Amino acid sequence: MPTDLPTLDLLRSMSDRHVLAAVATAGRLTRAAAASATGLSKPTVSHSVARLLSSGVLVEGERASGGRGRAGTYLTVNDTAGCALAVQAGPHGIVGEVVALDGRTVASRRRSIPVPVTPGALGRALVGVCRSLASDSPGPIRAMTLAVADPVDRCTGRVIELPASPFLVGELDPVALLDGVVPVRPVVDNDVSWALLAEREHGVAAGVDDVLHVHLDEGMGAAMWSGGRPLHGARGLAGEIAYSLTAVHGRGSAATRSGTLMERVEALGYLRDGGTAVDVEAVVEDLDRGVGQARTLAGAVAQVVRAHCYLLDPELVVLSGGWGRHTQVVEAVTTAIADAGGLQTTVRTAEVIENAPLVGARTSALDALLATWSTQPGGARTPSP
Amino acid sequence: MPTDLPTLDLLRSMSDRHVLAAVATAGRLTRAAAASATGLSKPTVSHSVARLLSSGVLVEGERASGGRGRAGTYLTVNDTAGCALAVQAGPHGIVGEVVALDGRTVASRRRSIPVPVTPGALGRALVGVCRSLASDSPGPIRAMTLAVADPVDRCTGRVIELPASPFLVGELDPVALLDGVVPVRPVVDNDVSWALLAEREHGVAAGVDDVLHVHLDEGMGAAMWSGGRPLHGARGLAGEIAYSLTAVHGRGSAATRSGTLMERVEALGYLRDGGTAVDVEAVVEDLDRGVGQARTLAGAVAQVVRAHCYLLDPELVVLSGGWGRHTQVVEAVTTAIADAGGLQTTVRTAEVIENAPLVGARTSALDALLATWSTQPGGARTPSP
DNA sequence: GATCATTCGTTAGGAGTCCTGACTGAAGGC
DNA sequence: GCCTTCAGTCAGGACTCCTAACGAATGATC
Repeated sequence: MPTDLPTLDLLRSMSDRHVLAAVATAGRLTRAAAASATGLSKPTVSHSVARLLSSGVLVEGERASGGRGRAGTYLTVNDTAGCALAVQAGPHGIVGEVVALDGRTVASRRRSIPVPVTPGALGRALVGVCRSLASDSPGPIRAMTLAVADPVDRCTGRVIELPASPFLVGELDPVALLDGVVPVRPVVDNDVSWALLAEREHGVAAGVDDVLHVHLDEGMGAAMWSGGRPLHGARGLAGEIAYSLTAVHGRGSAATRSGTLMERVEALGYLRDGGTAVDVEAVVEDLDRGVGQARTLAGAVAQVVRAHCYLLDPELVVLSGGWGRHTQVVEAVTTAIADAGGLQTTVRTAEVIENAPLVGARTSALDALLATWSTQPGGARTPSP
Repeated sequence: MPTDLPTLDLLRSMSDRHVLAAVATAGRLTRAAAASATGLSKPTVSHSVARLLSSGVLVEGERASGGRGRAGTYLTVNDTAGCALAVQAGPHGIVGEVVALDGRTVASRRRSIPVPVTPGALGRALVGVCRSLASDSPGPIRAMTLAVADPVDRCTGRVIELPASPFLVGELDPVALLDGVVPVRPVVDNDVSWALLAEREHGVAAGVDDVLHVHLDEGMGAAMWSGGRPLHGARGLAGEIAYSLTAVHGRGSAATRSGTLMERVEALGYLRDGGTAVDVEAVVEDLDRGVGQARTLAGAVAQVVRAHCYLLDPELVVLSGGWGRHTQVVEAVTTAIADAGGLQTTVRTAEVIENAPLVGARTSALDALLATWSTQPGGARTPSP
C-alpha cells in the first residue's frame, strides 16, 4: 500500500536529507566527501548543497588541508540557523538545554522545585526555564522535546493521572503552558521512553531493534522498541508496569504473594510514607544487606520481566534506575529468564546513567530540527506558470 | 535517517505499485479511472500500464460501457500470471488455498490428521496439501503464507518448543519440508497473528492501529499491532500470554491465587488430561452454568488483559477463541478495564470466526504476491551502456 | 622554482520521469 | 446526421539523476 505520490520533488528532498544528515553526523564534510558518504554523485551533491546553503542550514567553512590534491571547502551545519529545546521535568526539578544544529549544547538551565511539588509550581518552573533558554538561544527555536516523569498522552501532550502515578498527581498541560513561550509545539513523552532512545543511540541497545527497557526508581516504568520503532500505544501511555501482576512462589503471607507490582511494593513497606513513590534508598540498602523483603521484591520484578519477555519477545532487556541497576535485581532477572524455557533474551544494565532522558530528548530534538528543513522546503521552489 | 537512495527507478516503481494496487483493489479499472484513483496523470498511468501489461501482471479486458463518451478498456489483474498459497496448520489438520491475483480462491484442500498428532504426520500432510494445491494452481506459485497453531520463529520458520506449547511438541520445519515442493520460501507465523490480520482487514479492528488480540481456545495466545504495524518481537515469538502472571483477589486456596495463566488453568482443572491443551468444552459449560472455578478463570484472564493494557496502551482489545468469546469472559474483561483508572480501551469480540487465520494468511499472501512485481521488476529495465 | 600527479568542484550532455495541454478517435444523445 | 463527452496518446517543458570531461588548486617531485 503505497502512501506518497511519486514526484521529482520527492527525489530532491531525499537527496537534501541524505546530504544534510551526512554533514550533520560527520560534523564537517566537503562536497566530494559527502558524495562518497551518501552514494550520490558529485553534481547531485553540489546541487543539494547549493539549495541547503541558500536555505541557511549549511554554511561553508575554511578549506580542507592535508590531502594530496586540491583542498575542498568544508561544509558545516549552521548552528544559528535554528535550534532545538530539550527539557526534562523530573521530581527534582527542571533541566533544559538549547541544542544547536551541530548537536552541541549551546545553553542549559537547571531549576529545582521545593517539595511538595505542585503542578502550578512545576508549570511555572517549566515556563521559566524555557523562556530563559529561548532568550539565550543563538537562533530561532524550531523544535522542542519534553521528557516528563509521568504517564503522558503523546497526542495532546497532557499528563495522564493514573491510580499509582508517583509524582505529579495534578494535571499538567505543557503544550498549553508553552503556547506563547516557544514557537513550536513540544513533543512530550514519558522519560523512560527518552531514556531508551538514549540507550539505543549511545548505550547498550545500539542497533538492537526489539528492546524492553525497565526503569526502577522512585517511579516504575518501562519503554519498548519493536521492529526498530518505538512502541507508544494508542495514546502514548504504553509502558506502565506498576500494574503488572506478580506472583512469587514459596512462603510468605497472602498479602505478599500476589497483586500488582505496585501493591507488592506497598505490602513490602517500600513506599515512601503515604505516597506512591518508591523509597529507593531503603530498597538499595536492603538489597545490599540481602534482606528477605528486598529479595522478594527482586524476585517479583524478575517474574514480571519474564512474563513480559514471553509477551514481547525482545532481544534485549535493559535495566535502569536507582534500584533497577542493582546487582541483586539484575541477577534475579537474568536467572529468571535463563531458567525459563524458550527465551533467548539477554539482560544488561543501562549505560547512559547521567540524565538519560535528557540525552534521548536531545537526540530526538536534533532529529526533529533537521527534519524541519525537509518538511518545509526553504530553498528555491518550483514556480507555477 | 534516510534509507533509500533517490533514483528515477524509485519513482517508476512507485507509480507501478500505485497503479497495480488501484487495479487490484478495484477489481477492474480503465486507465482514466486508475489515473483519478491514484492521483497520477493519465500519461503516467498509461506508461505504468504498458509496463505492467508487458510483465504480465495486468491484462486488458472488454470495453467499458454505459458512460456518455468513448468507452475505455478495462484492466484486470491476470489471475494466471502468478498465484499464492495460504495454508493453515491447526490441531485438526491442514487447510490450504490457492489465491489468484484478483484475490479469489481458485482451489482449496482440507486434510485432517488422526490423533495423536505427530510432527511426522503433520509434515507429511502439509507437504501433501501443498503439492496438491500447486498442481491445481492455474499459474506459478510466487508467494506463500503458513499459519501454525504454535509459537514460530519468523526468521527460520521453525516451530519453537515452549514449556506449555499445547499442540505440536516436536520440532516442525516447514521451510525445509517445502523446499522442493513450493518454489518460494513460505512466510510462517503464529495463527493468532494471522487472525488479527484478518480482523484488521475484514473485522472489528479495521483501521485501528493499536490492538491487542487475545485468543483463548485449546491454546492461549495473543497478537498485537502497534502504530499500524504488527508487533512480532525479535524472533516473531511475541504473544505468549500463557506465562503471564495472574492474581485474583478474594478467597481460594493458595494454588488458585497466583501463578501463570497456564498454571492457573491447570490448578482449576481445565487442562485436557495430561497435556497442555485447554478443555474448551468444559470451560464453556462451566461458564454457561456460572461455576465458581470458571468465574475465577475469567477473572484471571481479565486481570491479565488489564495488566497488558497498561503495558501496551491499545485502543482496542479483541477477544476470540472457543471460550475467549464467551459472554462471561467478555464481561469480566470489560469491567476490569472500565474499573481500572486511566484506561480508555474498548473491548470487542472477534468478527471473523470461520478460519480466521486462513483469512489473514490469504490477504497477506495476496499482498506478498502483488509485491513480487515491485521487487523484481519484470518490465523493461534501464540498459547499461 | 618549475613541472606533474592528484583531487575538488563545476559544466555539458544524455537518459529518464513527471506533468500540462492539445489531439485523435469512439460512443451515446439530441 | 451532428454534437457532446470521454478514453487514450502525442508533444513539449521542467526537472532530476547520472557519467564524462573540464578548469582550478594543492602537494609531491625533479
